[in-house]
Amino acid sequence: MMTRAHSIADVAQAAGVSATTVSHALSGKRAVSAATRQRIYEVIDRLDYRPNLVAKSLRSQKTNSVALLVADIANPYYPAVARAVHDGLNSEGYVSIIGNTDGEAHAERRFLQEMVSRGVDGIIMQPAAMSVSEVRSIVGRVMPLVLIAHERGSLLADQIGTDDARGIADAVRYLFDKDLTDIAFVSGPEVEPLTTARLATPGIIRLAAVRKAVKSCGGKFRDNRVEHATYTRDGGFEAGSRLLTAFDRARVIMCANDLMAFGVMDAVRAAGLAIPGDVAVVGFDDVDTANLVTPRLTTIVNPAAQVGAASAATLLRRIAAGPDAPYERQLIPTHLVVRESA
Amino acid sequence: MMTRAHSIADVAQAAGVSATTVSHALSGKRAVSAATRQRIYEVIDRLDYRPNLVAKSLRSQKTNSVALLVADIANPYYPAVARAVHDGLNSEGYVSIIGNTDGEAHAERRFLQEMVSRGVDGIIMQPAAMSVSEVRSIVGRVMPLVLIAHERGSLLADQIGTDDARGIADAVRYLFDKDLTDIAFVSGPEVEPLTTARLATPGIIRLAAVRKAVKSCGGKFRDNRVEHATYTRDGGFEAGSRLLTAFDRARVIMCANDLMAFGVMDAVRAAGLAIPGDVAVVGFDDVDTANLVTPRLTTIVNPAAQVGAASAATLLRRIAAGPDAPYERQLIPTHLVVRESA
DNA sequence: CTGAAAGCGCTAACAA
DNA sequence: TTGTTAGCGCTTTCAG
Repeated sequence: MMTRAHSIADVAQAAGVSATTVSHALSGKRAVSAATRQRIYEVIDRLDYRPNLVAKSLRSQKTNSVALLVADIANPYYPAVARAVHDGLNSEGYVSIIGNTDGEAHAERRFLQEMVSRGVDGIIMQPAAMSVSEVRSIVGRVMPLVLIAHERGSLLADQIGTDDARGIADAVRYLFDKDLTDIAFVSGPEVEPLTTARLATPGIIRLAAVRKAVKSCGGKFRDNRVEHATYTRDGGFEAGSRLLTAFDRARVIMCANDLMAFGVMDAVRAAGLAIPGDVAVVGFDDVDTANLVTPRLTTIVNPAAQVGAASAATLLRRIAAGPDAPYERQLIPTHLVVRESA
Repeated sequence: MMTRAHSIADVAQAAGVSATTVSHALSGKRAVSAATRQRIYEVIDRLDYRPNLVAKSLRSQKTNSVALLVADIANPYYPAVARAVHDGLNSEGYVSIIGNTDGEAHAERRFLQEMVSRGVDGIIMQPAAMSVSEVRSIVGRVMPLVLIAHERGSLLADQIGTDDARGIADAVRYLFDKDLTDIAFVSGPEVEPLTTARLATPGIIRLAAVRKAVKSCGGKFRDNRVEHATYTRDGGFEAGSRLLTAFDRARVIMCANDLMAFGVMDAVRAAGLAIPGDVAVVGFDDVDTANLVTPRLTTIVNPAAQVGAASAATLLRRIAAGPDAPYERQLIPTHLVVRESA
């Protein structure tokens, strides 16, 4: 009963030709007489033949698949990236295999290993816990690899990053214009100094950008105005609460992402204070929700779809160009969008 | 130069054994002497050998991969489903290949074809434009297939659905208790009557549930209180605006999803009316944002993570049980969460 | 215009 | 405990 799926040999036999000819009729890589082709197509239809892509991949050493490794697809920022990556690759015949790493080094390593073994044609990754060189040591020098990261220093892979500093400079200048100069910042979780080899986290990068922007506006950034928290609404709430103690209360709080900004807004409200009257709040990312909360969040636009599209395009270019072409580094600009919270 | 990756034969040769023995040392399916195993492991380490999973798949007729087909991963509801699916499958050694169909039949068909050709071990799909029988006709009778849908009638696949009617009944009762009995409903886009073979859309299912609930509360549902719109904030805004004309203005609006409810809230505000004082609004899904908007949205919890987890678990069970085990149909309950908008 | 044969890298009989 | 052989389904020389 359980008859297995038809193979190219079945088609060949039923059409009275060789498998070679069927293959060529399908691929068009060699002339096949109209009559033969016709016959082959009919048989394919009748048998409902579907080429086995696994066999094709083994033979051609190409799987037409790409791995997308992110921290957590359920987080509001990544789906937009994933969607753009998917679209960019799909139109060229690639499927996307998705991996959630939760930002943990062992999960990142495991996935990378697995994807290499699966013979993906390329990898797009947002490294959270691994250094570029460690990533390279796992995937090998020739694997097309696009890092969604903004890493300075020598390049070991193509990189798509966002110019966070630019939007942040805009925001700081905007705040200074309103005389909000004593800026507090809610950054990501504190990372152990030992792991400096790894890529800088968004929290660290954005904190540094704020520091620099404040300085270049002629202001003075106070280190006790920095709070570390997880990149969540709850994390923002706790960090925000700490910044709102009666003594030396923050009047303006910037956050490493929008989720944290929402939590800070919760904290401000919980303290019976008004936004932006008593405390101004600025986020980062501009997730859909930012325009939905009350007051609407003033934030910095982190163009996820652009990042995804650029990553896909760069990967395709790398696949076409081979491993020896010079690495690309692309910086997608960010910008401030002023709404109501600051 | 460009030396290709090492194969099991390279390892075998370097270790002075046969490929078979290497294979068994790796799989543990046959006893291998400690000394030999030791030697093999050393060589594997030294050569940095990684098994080629494509070859393994061709041989074993199993790819350890699963396709997840949704309308749009960037939409707020799906990422939570995708994440849960990913986690459920990943722990069993499966990777997820994701496909965005945009709810279009031709994209759905194309993906299904492709996934069958790729030899995925199973498919989890939220059908939007195809009937179950058409899906089956493409993937074949034996392909493990879990539909995220709530379809009555004869089963051609395992189904995970949400009991939308239950949460809606709660909501309607709650509204009736507040004397809000003239309920308006914003449903999804109108579908052509020709395509009745396809699965019912969420908009249709939820509209029917509202109708029934109103009736069973002793009320009367008025058909001119139904508006059709796309499942977006903009769609909700337009539908909401139509329901807020001065003559016979709606006092309570339920929506087929939260996004639309946000749009309705926009419309209410744009009309200079208060929520819930002038117009009460109820959503569906309980996306993260629902608890973030002002006023916080009263809505019906559609447990995406549970749906994803159940889909993954069911698929794994199906893969283990084979095609002849009776199909499962699971209904995840939904429930009302009362916040501020109604 | 068409076919025969080899081989991608792996595993499972079968044989020792 | 180990090796030899065949074959998963496809494409691509090479040969006609």
